[in-house]
Parts: sequence; C-alpha cells; structure tokens
Amino acid sequence: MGRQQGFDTSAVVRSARAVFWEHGYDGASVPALERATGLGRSSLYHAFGSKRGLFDAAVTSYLDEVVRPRLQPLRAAAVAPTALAGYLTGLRAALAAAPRTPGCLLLNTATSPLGGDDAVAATVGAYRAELASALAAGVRAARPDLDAAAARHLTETLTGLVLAAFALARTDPAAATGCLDTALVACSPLGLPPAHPTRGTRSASR
Amino acid sequence: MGRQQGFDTSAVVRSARAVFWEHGYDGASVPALERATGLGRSSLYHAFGSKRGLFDAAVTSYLDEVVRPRLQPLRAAAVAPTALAGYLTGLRAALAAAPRTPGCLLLNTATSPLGGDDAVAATVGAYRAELASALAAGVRAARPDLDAAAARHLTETLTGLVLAAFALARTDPAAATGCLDTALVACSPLGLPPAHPTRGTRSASR
DNA sequence: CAAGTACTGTAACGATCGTTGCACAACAAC
DNA sequence: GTTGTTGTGCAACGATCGTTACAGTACTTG
Repeated sequence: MGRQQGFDTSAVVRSARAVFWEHGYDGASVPALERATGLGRSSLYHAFGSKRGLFDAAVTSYLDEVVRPRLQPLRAAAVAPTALAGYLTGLRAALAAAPRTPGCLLLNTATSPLGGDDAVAATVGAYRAELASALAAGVRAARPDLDAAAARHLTETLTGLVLAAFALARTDPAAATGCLDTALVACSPLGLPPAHPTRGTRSASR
Repeated sequence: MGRQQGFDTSAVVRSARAVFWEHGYDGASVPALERATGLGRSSLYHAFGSKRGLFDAAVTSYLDEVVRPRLQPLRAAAVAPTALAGYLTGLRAALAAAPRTPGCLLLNTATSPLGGDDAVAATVGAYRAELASALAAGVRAARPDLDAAAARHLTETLTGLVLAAFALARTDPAAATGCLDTALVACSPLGLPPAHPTRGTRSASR
C-alpha cells in the first residue's frame, strides 16, 4: 500500500503537545511544530490534515497520557481511602516541581478564544465531568461519613480548587499549590488545619 | 502646546478592552482595534506606543471599571454581613445573563502564553490578592462565628471557586454558575444546602 | 520486474501580522 | 500672522502566518 511513514505517530504528537501546552494554539507556529517533531510540513499536513488536526491529536494525547493516568486510582473499581489525598498531593508536587509550569493544556484552551469553539467546549466539558466524577469517587472512599449532599458539596469544592490551581499555575505557582493545600484541608475529617494552615508535603519542594 | 486629540481616551480604552476581552491579546488584531475604537493606527500608536501599551491600558481600565466596582462593598470600611453573598449572587447573575461570556480578562491572560510575562504575572498576582482580601473581609462580616483558621480556610475556598467560575465561563457557563452556587453554600452558616444542592437565585436566570 | 500508492522535501502561495515614516492638519504660544 | 508642537491619514514596510502544489523517493502489491 505504498511507502510507510518513518516516524512514530504518538511520539510526534507528544512533541507537538508540549509546544501547544507551552505556547498555546495560536502561539504554536508551524515552524516551531516542525522543529519539535522533527518533521516537515508535508508530513505533518499529510498525517494530520491541518494545524488544528494536530492540536486535536495533542489534546487526545494529553487526556490519555497526562490526565487519566493521574486520575486512574480514583477511577478504579475499588478506590482506596487515601487515593483522594494522594491525587491532590501528587498534583501539588507536580506543580511545585517544575520551575515554570504551563498549567493545564485543556484549561488554558478553555480560557482562550478557542474556548468558543463548540468542539473545544465539549471536550473541556467532558474533561471537567471526568475530573468531578473521579473526585466524587475519591470523596466517597475517603469520607464515608458524609451524606450525599455533603459529599456532593465537597466534590464540587475540590473540583473548583483543582481548576483554580490550574488557572494560577502559570502566573503564581505558589498560589496554585496553596489552592491544593486548601483542598487537602477541605477533605480532612477534622475540617480544619491542625496547627498552621500551610501544610507540609514531604514529596514536594518549598 | 499643539493640536489636541479628538477622542476620549477612556472611551477608546474601553472599546479596545472589549476586543481584548473577547479575542485575547494575540487574537485582537490592530485592524480590529482600529474598527472598535474608530481610530487610525497613527492615533493608537501615538497615544499608547504599541499594541501592548494599549493592552496594559485596557487591563488597568478593566480593574478600575469592572473588577473594583463589583468588589467595592467588600472593600468598604464597614462591610455588611450580606455583602459576601451579594457579591457571589451578583457575579452569578452577570455570568448567567450574557449568552456567551468571555469570562475574566485577567484570568484569561494568566492562562495564556502572555501569563509568562513578569509584568502580567505581577498584575494577576495583585488581582488575586485583592480578590482574596475582599473575600476575607466579606467572610469576617458574614461569619463572625468562625475562628481565624476557619475564616482563612473559607476565604481560600471561596477565592478558588470564584477563579474556577471564571475559568469555566467561556466553555461551560452552567458549570461556572455551579461553582458560585457551591461558594454560596460554603459560606452559609448551615454548611449544607437546605433541600436540594441546586440553589435558586431569584435575580439570575435559569 | 512493473505498476501503483503512500510518504517526504522544497518552494512558493496569498494573507495578515505589528510597526514605522512621512506629509498634512489643527491648535497653542508668542 | 508666524512659529512650533502635536495629533491624524495614508501608505508601505519586513516578517511571519497557515496552507498548498509539485516533484521525487520508498515501499507494497500484482
């Protein structure tokens, strides 16, 4: 069936994803995508049709390789009581580790003009629902003492705090980790910080 | 001292601000800014130096004419106990009113590549601090029963939920208003919704 | 081997980007 | 009125944007 392509598609998408993640859709120029992927325009356009096609592939890759692996413990059949706190501390560590993090590819897209696109809006909506669903499972496992209304309230609070952390990641990483600290406090059975509101997470710097 | 300019600077900045708000910094082309303001390039560049200069003026205008007026009841010397809930319901109504809202100009900028700019990051940080400070005052007035740690925790939770609402405004207005509903529940002394978690706000549609 | 098809390199496309120079118009100061 | 300064209109700048056409290469298929 003709010549076979000389590159690994998923690796190329991963490289392109990094460019979109850091520079946004508009800011990611085709020459920059060529450099990052090591491919020429012909190959890119042949494989993905357009810049937007490559971006869509990058978003799918982001969901599959970045978002869902981190949510996996919360989406399993049996969710551990520590899975919720583990997710939040893990996310906190990830944000604190990188000196300058671009935040969340999907949230950045949602707040960009591209967020007006119906397909993008649907993807972002599905992402938020997936996150909320996973956090709900974590809340059920970590806080079986809560009734349905309280669990729902806590879930929505945590979802909002996680999204706020993503929103602040680029300009104010400290504030972003602070949001996750607040989330950790919120899901504690005590309901209040033990001594000082600033929690120490041994796996994260600062 | 020479010819005097034939336009109202603040009105021009207001028009330009709307363009930046909807299309973002990169997406706002100079021709579009010309059309919105009714000015030629010469006048724009003479008055503001560059596109970035006009954007900075638009951000200042946004803070002065959009953000702070809404926060004013929370920044007054004497804060009413209802000011906090008033802010949240007012914001909710504003998000629910417009069919398609561009969210928050500053948060959109923060999550864009421009968020990496030091000046932008500083502005966004100051904005977040101002919001958090105002919400803290509202919490003190609305919930004098809370101790310092609990008040601080509630303030950070509310700040996060407001930011999350802004982040979701463009792609999912319903989810954005949901964040504000959750915030309203969180600052209620009951701590839980009375019957159904979905609160009715008589001033807002839906 | 011959034929056909799929992938890739090079080059250019038209469009739009933000910015600048220059000539002219309008007003203040003298 | 004259001079000097400042705002505005017109036009073009070089650069970069995403996309496409075309020729050539590499491989599968018969």
